[in-house]
Amino acid sequence: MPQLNSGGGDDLGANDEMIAFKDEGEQEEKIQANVFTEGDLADLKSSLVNESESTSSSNSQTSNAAAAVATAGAHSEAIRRMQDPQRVYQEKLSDHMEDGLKHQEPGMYKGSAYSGYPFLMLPDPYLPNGSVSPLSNKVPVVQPSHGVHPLTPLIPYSNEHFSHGSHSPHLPADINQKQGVHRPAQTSDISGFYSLPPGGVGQITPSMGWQSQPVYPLPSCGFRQPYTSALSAGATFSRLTHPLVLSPGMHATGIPHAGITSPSGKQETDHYDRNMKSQPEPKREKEAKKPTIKKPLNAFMLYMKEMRAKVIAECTLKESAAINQILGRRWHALSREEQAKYYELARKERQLHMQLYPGWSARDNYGKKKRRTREKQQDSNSGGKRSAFGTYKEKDAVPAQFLPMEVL
DNA sequence: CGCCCTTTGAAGGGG
DNA sequence: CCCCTTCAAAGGGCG
Repeated sequence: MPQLNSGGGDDLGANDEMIAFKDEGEQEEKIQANVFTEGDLADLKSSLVNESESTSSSNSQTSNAAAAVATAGAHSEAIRRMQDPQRVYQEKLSDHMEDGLKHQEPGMYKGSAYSGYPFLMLPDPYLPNGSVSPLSNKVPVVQPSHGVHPLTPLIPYSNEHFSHGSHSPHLPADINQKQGVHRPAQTSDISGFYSLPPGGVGQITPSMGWQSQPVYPLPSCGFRQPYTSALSAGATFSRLTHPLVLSPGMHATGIPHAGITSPSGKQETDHYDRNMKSQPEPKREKEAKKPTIKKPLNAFMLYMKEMRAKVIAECTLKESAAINQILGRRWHALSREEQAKYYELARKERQLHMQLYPGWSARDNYGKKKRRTREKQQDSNSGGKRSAFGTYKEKDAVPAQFLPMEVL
């Protein structure tokens, strides 16, 4: 914790947050965390097994299973989490969070893999032309509509904003000022983030691409093999954690999503992207379309994005619903530190989002999604809020196939 | 073709 | 202030 408040030392350091989380159940939790992070495939698997074990006993007990897991030692924590996470994090982790990221201790990110992503991915893979620099592309290199794995996106909500500052009320500079009100250093951070200086990125061996990349294509994605992927990923981490990657300038946040979507449907942004490049004046479409600004991703969503591929690789599952359940459980199994990272990222993302789209309100997107009958949600009502243990559907949420072979 | 499912978190609105 | 609702991602499933 060399420099928690490196910035201005103005607010309570990131320490607080940690402290806040520090509690009884920590140890057990850590163990679990280790299970995931330490990278032992076997362990990882076992963790999965545990999860599924309870689940398998009777699918309708998923919730119980989760509860069981929680009781195992995380229960207290889980409970606490229900209360703290948001408040504690958001309020305590206010801006200095960044510092927190920067000073991440080795142990912290080793498991999460999140640390390095952004930078690594940005480089060539998705940005043809290496149009990473804000200047070069007016195109929101946003989310790959598909195929690309979750981790990719790192590009800011839309470089667009940066590039055509004319449109956005707040130029990067402004942003900096705003954000860096009490912490100048931050300015560079953010801008750096989003602008993603090609050079800097380049240093990070794009070739490395992203560990998950390998995971993705994994032919054996199906069975047991997955571990390899997991391992490799873990191995990569160590490399990623290289100082360079984590250097102060880098924000773990890559702000994975580009909050802009074409109204018509899924993220067409990337199409849009192409158009932009190939056609000099797609602006017409652009304006006409008036992309939908999506909500910033919350911590869990960020986590999902990051881990989905991994889970898919590990399990043979493909269904998002099932995967999400798994992710939900894993999320709870994460150590506070690890979760904290995502909360931070989410917080930053929100911040950035606010700056990019000052007048935007989540309400703006209401009705665009078409909500299903809310019977389901009533469920949550009656059963109480979606607890930390999740409102796991009593259904056969997680298909048996997903369960580790051992269990089966 | 397009919504459902599933997860957690954030945010807005109503009581 | 608390509770409820909606949306965020994602992709197979299903009508």
